[in-house]
Amino acid sequence: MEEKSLNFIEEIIEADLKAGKYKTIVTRFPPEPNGYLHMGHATAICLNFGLTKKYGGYTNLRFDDTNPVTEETEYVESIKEDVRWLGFEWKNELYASDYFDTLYEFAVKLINKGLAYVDDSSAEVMAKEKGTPTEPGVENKFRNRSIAENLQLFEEMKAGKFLDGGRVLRAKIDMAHVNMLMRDPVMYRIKHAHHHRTGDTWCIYPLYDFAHGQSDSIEEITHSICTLEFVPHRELYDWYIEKLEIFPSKQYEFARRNLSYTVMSKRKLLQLVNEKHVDGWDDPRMPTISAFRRRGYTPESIRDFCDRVGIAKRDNVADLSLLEFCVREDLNKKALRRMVVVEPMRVVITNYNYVSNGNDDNDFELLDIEETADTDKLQTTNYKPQTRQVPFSKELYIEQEDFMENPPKKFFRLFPGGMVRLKGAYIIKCDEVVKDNAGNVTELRCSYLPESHSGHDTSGVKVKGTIHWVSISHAATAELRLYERLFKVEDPQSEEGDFKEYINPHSLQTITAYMEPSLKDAQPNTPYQFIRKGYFCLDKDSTKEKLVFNRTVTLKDSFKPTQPT
RNA sequence: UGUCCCAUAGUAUAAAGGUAGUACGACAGAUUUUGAUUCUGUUUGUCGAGGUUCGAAUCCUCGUGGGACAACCA
Repeated sequence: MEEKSLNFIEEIIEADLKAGKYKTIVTRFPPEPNGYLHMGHATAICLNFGLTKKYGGYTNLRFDDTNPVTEETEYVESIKEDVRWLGFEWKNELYASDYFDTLYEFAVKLINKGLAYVDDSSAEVMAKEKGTPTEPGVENKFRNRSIAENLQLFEEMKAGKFLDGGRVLRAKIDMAHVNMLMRDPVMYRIKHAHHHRTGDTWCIYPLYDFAHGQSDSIEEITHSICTLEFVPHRELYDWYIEKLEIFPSKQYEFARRNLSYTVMSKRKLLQLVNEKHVDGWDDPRMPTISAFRRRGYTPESIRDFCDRVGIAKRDNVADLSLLEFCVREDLNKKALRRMVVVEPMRVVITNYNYVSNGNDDNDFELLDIEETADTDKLQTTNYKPQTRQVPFSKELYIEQEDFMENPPKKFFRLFPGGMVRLKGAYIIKCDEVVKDNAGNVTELRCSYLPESHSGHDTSGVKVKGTIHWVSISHAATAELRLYERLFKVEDPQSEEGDFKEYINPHSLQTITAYMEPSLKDAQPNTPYQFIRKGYFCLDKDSTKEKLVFNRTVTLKDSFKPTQPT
């Protein structure tokens, strides 16, 4: 029995359940449909859905759409797609705007209780009257309007009698409260704007504080989980629920999740898109869920990451390397292995004269090479790894960096007079180095050991290195997009000056690669490992004529060339 | 010069007043037809000062440091 430790929210839930406070728990994921979901949302999604998965009950997807000027249906669709892709299914798809009628009635109820009033002041005046965190605010003359007058004016606000900003409905609490949010917060404002769902039905809209808790309550959310910046709102949240005498949802706050080498605020991400530092919200360098998907990260790896990081209440910047670990761990099990040469070095096998069917034009052989490396499956009996056929011929490309004319001490690859194995094929020996007039190596002339054929090697030769290769005449080409971290520093937002000064200028490198021909049939949403190069996936920009691959993540590389002394 | 939240290895997160643990990272080694994977080992921590207690990461006080709060945004 492994005892998994609980986070503080799980402890609260277990205590509530044990005390019989709730029969079952209900949570919600409440995004505002005004942008794309990012890693921070992924944390919230995994938390909310994970909790009801663990303890029973269910989770609603609720769009917090109380501000018509920023919200669009396009975002609703992308949010739903992202949540589903992450592997979660909501019980009910709901909208704060579904509750506009109820919310209006709630407001009327508070007016009738003498707990809300219509204020004619301008925003500037109200701000001034509100005071500061260290000075109390002051009450104005509108605060003591009669209930009847408030009822009348609020109805006229709803009827569209006033211009935007002309009047607001405020809760009547305490203008001297230490919590600024309790100094008669605005409940409703006038906005003659088209709403993505209710159209032009309304010209008054509730603010977050007069919508969120009430929506939670209507849905009988037991545990309303949000981030720490809402801590001061909790008092107001509870106040509305108490005065309205409705279901007592409870709010709990955890620390926002930050990720190293990126930024997470919607405003900053928007800047990156608008100012073309990236190619869009789903640019694979972005920390958005759609970018992760395009880049080849898997839902499993993101969920695993959220699990491993956990949640708490202190400020944090989670390590990108942990996310990458999770991605590699998942992809290692799933990815099909392929050989791709990125920076080619020509190799001629001088003694290779394979002739199939006696036809001189077919100067190659097809080798069967394993295409998976699933260590779990390899241990089960009866498991025969799938193979694909790879053409081997007299003229090959290997990676430039796999040859060194003057190798350092522990160099396992090719050098003059040295031997390596070509993955899945033969051992070759470098006999001659051909150079151009400038002294650059242009070609390696090698000989192969025919009896060293992969899988039934009788040569008795042991080599330390194995390198990948492609047959030049059979190679397909593709564009490879190699990504690095978007920022040069761990926490761009905490650095001096504009965060954009810290953008990594090398975050995208585009190169042409030579690939084994099976990759011409590469499928989208299929992870590949280009052996020794990293994990890749087909990009949405890819066409039959021009293949485009994204590097999801590199392989871990512990090779360190010994320092030239 | 206010109120609130927070403080555990490099990072993240556990330890319900009783052995400070786990993961990632880093480092070292073994295995390896990917210098990958896998396996083994090493390394580093309770912000500070008092107090309560047989015993404090945990409770209390005072500091220190970080964060939030003065939108008709969410």
